[in-house]
Amino acid sequence: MAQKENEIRIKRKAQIKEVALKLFAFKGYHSTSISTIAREANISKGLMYNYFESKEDLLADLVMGAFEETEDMLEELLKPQLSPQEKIEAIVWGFVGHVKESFDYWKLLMSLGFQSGILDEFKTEIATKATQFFGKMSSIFEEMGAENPMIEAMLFASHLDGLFMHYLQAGAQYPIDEVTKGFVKKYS
Amino acid sequence: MAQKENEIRIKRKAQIKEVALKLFAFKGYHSTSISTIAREANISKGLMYNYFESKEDLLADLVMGAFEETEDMLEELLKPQLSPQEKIEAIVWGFVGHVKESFDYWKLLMSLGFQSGILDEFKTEIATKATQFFGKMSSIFEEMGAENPMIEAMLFASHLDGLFMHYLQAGAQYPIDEVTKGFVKKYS
DNA sequence: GTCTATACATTGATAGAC
DNA sequence: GTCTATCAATGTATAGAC
Repeated sequence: MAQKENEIRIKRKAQIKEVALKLFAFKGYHSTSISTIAREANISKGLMYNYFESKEDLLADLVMGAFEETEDMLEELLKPQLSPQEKIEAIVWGFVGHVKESFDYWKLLMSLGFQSGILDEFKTEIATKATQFFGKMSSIFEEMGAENPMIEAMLFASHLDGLFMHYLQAGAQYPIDEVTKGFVKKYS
Repeated sequence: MAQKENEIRIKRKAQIKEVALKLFAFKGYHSTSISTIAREANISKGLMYNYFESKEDLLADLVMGAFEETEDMLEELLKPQLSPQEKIEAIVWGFVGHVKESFDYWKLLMSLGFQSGILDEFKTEIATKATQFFGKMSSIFEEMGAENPMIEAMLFASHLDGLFMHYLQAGAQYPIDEVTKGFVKKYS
């Protein structure tokens, strides 16, 4: 593992991953066969296995990529010294921007959340991240003088996730910017 | 179709459906095989096909049941003459109660929302229902004097769905009643 | 009505030639 | 690195005996 990756290897992997991401996100993991991925990526089925050990390995690769991206964004987002209200505003717009930009990644991640038995190791990791996020949000609401910061944080998180769910299912026709504006107004 | 259904037929179908619902909801439709359903229901695989034409037919049967239940609840809910605030409160608690009671049904429905290519006829039906619901909610927010009732309705709907999503994924450990209380307070 | 045995298709994965 | 051919397993669905 972690063998040296030359240029062509990297390029081919990216080519496969691009196709697989789209298919997994929009058709679902189980409804997407290796044959289909290979065909759409214009390579043979056998070659797939030169680059990824298995179908699940390919999925794991995608999910890890999505993870790192999100990690970086969150890090950046919680850094600055701002008032609680400004922090919330930054978090919301930061998240929404990220989901808009990495639409397919998020669609994939959300759909996986409803499938047990697959990539379960990641689920616990996600749960940990979510708990940390709850903590951060809770302390922000505490700063704002909320009666019950934890409940407030849960309401906030579920609202944000619900917004994403609707956006990810409706796609481009969803007026995400206007709704986000209303969202921000509600919480600051 | 719609052939006469005697007692044993009805009972067997219910027995199969009960098992299938649990498995589809918690393991996912594609990850659940007919063999598994038959085994858990203590019948042979072959007998399954005496009662349901196919795996998808079984799923459709389940989904239709969930539909009718929800339909009835919504009908009941929007009937009474109440103030806008009271209406919202009734809708929220009505929905939450229904999701608590029909936990598995809702888990199944939500997970299907992320799988295209399967039961697509129902999806358009759901979309229609959702649009009608938006309309109703929008007029309620209009009564309350909201600046932008449509956006307000979308925010409300996404929040409620987000709440359900978190609840359905976390299960019994989720403090659904307390969060719902906070939810209601926010919107009335 | 119920079961066992089996047919048929698909899929994930491998082997080996080029 | 890449492809074709093939394997082995699984899953849906059917046939036929009881």
